[in-house]
Amino acid sequence: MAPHKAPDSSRRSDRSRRAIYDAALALVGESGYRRTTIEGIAARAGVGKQTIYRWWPSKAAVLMEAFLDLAARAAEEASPQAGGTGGETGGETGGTDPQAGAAEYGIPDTGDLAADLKLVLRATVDELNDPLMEAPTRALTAEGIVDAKLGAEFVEKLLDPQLALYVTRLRAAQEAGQLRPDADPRIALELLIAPLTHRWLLRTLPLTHAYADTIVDYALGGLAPRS
Amino acid sequence: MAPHKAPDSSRRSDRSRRAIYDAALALVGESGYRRTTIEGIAARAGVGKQTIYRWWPSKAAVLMEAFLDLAARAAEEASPQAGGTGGETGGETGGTDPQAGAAEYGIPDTGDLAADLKLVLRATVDELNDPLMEAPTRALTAEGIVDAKLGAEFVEKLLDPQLALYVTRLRAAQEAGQLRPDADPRIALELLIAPLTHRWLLRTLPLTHAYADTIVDYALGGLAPRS
Amino acid sequence: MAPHKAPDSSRRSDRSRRAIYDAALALVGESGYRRTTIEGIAARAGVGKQTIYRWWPSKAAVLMEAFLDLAARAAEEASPQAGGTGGETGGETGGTDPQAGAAEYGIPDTGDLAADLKLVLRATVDELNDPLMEAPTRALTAEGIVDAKLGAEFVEKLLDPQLALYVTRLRAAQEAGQLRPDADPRIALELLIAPLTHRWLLRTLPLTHAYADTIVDYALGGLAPRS
Amino acid sequence: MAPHKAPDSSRRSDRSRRAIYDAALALVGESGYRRTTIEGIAARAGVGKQTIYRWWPSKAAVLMEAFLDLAARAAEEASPQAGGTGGETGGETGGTDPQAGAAEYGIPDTGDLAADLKLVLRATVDELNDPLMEAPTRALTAEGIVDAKLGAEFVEKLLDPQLALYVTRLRAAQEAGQLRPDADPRIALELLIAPLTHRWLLRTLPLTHAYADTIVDYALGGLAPRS
DNA sequence: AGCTAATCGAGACGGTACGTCACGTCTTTAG
DNA sequence: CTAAAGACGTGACGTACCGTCTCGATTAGCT
Repeated sequence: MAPHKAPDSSRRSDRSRRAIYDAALALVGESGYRRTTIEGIAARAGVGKQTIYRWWPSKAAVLMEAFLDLAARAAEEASPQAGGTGGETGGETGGTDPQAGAAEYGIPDTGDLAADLKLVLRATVDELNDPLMEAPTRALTAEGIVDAKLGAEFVEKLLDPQLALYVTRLRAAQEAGQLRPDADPRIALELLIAPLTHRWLLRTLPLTHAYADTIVDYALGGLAPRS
Repeated sequence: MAPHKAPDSSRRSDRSRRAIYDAALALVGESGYRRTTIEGIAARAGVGKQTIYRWWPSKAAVLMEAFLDLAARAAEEASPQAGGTGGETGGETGGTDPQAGAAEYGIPDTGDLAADLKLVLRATVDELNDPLMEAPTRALTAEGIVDAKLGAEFVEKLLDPQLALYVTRLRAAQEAGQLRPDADPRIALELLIAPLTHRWLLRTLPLTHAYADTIVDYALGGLAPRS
Repeated sequence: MAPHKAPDSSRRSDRSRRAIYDAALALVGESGYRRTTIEGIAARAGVGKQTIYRWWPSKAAVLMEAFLDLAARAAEEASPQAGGTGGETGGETGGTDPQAGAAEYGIPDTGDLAADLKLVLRATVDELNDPLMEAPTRALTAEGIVDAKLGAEFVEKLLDPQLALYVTRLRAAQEAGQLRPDADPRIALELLIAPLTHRWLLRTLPLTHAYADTIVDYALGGLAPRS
Repeated sequence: MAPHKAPDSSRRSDRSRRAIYDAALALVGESGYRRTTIEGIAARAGVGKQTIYRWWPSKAAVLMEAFLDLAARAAEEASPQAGGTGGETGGETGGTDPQAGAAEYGIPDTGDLAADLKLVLRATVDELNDPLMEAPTRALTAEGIVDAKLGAEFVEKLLDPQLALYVTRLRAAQEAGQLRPDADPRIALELLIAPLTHRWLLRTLPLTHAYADTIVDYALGGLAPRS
């Protein structure tokens, strides 16, 4: 049960790691997660199988890291200067930190909570509908649903940082009197996020901007008639 | 890719079908879905592999049917005479029902929408937390997330019938003036259901009765302060 | 330690068995035994690896059987009529018996023991020097030297039947008064055979017809001066 | 295929060389030659793999040198002063000697050729039956049978020096009139040695003192009846 | 009641991928 | 420059399952 009998990570080949990330993402995108094999990744990356087995415990773990790396690089590219002028939130702007993605942008605070949420949720809808991201994200999520350990990592490294942004924004709204003072932001956010996830994961009905807007309206206004 | 070249189903061996259901469920319960193999099911069921390949297109399809069968039998056993007139709670034991079963009971209508919803959602929480159902349900859900076709079947046969009950109850609430007249019940229900599913699937935080109650309160009352 | 959990040999594919023999012999001839792999044999034979592992315990065992089959077919071809007119010995002429080779010819008996032995030993020299047989025979012998079980099979199926011919001929010579009455034929034959084998295996000095003749002369006449 | 690009052997670590010899012999003794690996030897010797690859071309070469070294040390220990004038029996402990060791003793010459040969051949039988020597000697021999280059080295360094002793003794016998004047000693010796080697390598029948005696009798006296 | 055709248990087959092992090369750090 | 250490690309190992195919032996459903 020792996680891997840790090899000397200081001697690790960066070139191989990069090539493996690229190959993994490419293959999952092209053929889907099921048809992607470790042998395939190794071959495509020009790398020995053992080099994968040495550093990762499973195909899912490879993909997860590749995914995190992708997000980190995307984030780094989008905001190499940082500076914290506006909605700077998490503080996790360390360029080397793989835990990143869109997380550090924060949710805008224009004073209009409904508008801000709609903006962000519409962006989420677009992201979920992006066919490029779809395959790997679904694969990873499905894997996490079945494999508790992987799921925990997924939540910790990808989901929680994003949810934290909502908590921050909702707390600000609370101080501004736009959110019930007695509402728990951590729960409130689930009313907003979960319906989108639900539609996306289970493909019950199409996931649109209109749907995002409606969810915000219903969640903020409540389903019961206003007196 | 021929749909299956349907063999003569009238000659089908019922004994084998039953044995395959049992073996499939047992193996998934014991070893998890990933480690369950078609060969294993065949061996355990004392059946030739071909008998499985003849009637099902995939391991997931076998499990799905086994699951539906299990639910159907459970339902049949629980209520051969039907009924469910009042505050019948256990009705929500379904979740697994193939349109038979709890689906017929519907959601109770005591006139108090919040109370009725809490009752039902608490039952759903209990069901999701039931360790016996957990492995196969997760497996099936995860599979459906990745395999669109299977997912569609999952939604159609398992999920939609349940959601229809919510639509019915919410429409009644609307007529009773307990729900905004302009609210779309099909969307409204997602505000209630999705947060539970979200916590269960992604294991972000514990899924409790209290959480179910809170969701109902937030969803009905709205997150914005009442003026 | 169960030899192989015996699969049903009546369903065995003859085509595959043949193809495997051919591939094995071809590859050993082309690249040598060391560089011949089970994967290579399977690929060349157009056969799944498992089909080899199902029926043979090792690469050496495959080659051994291929070799025996080769010898059996060669023998069958050379004498399909049998008939036992002359030195018919072993009686093992069953066309289906893989234990065969040159064995059934027997050693000629012209009445002149020395001449007969020289004839046979010269043929053996030629056979050992045949470059086609060399690689597989050396491989098999070497393998048998290290692996006692395989060696026993080698001796039983290939060597012993041949040595039996010498025993027969030597016994006849004994009755004809051309061999010491007190000599054990089974040991006597080793004086004749072993030196050839020795030179061939260890490559100490060239293995020629002249050497074979000399061995016969020395062995029959003795090294000590005749009184 | 460059012979080895000989590194500066003056800087070679003696400690490592010794450790490699020991590890190699130990592992071959424990697990057999096939299961002994270069990585295993390196690990057991506490040595880098490269240190082996730098100085030896193959696993067989390592074992061969280890073997020669073992014999040399054994010989050095047994007789730093030399001697061996009479019925010295243990002299034949060599068999393994790299021209040092027993090779110097030669075969005793008591005037009775048959007795002397029996003495020496019985010692050889004992040596071949020694379970300690068996594994590595078989391994080396088998390797030499397949690998011509290694075989040549084996013959040159181990076998030829021993055979030379027989040539010497037989020539002496010839001068003493105990061996046919027209017999080639180099060939004659093979009549004596080869049968033992044959039984040992191929395991046809047990290798005993009695067998050695019989071989001497048959070879000297001849198989044909004395007139 | 007997015939015939499909289904059944069984499992061999050609394959693909698995995860492990050892190969021989290369690179890094220490002496 | 050698040595220990060990990561690397490579490739074979032997195993597990895949989905297809082929075998008798039941076992319906029709004549």
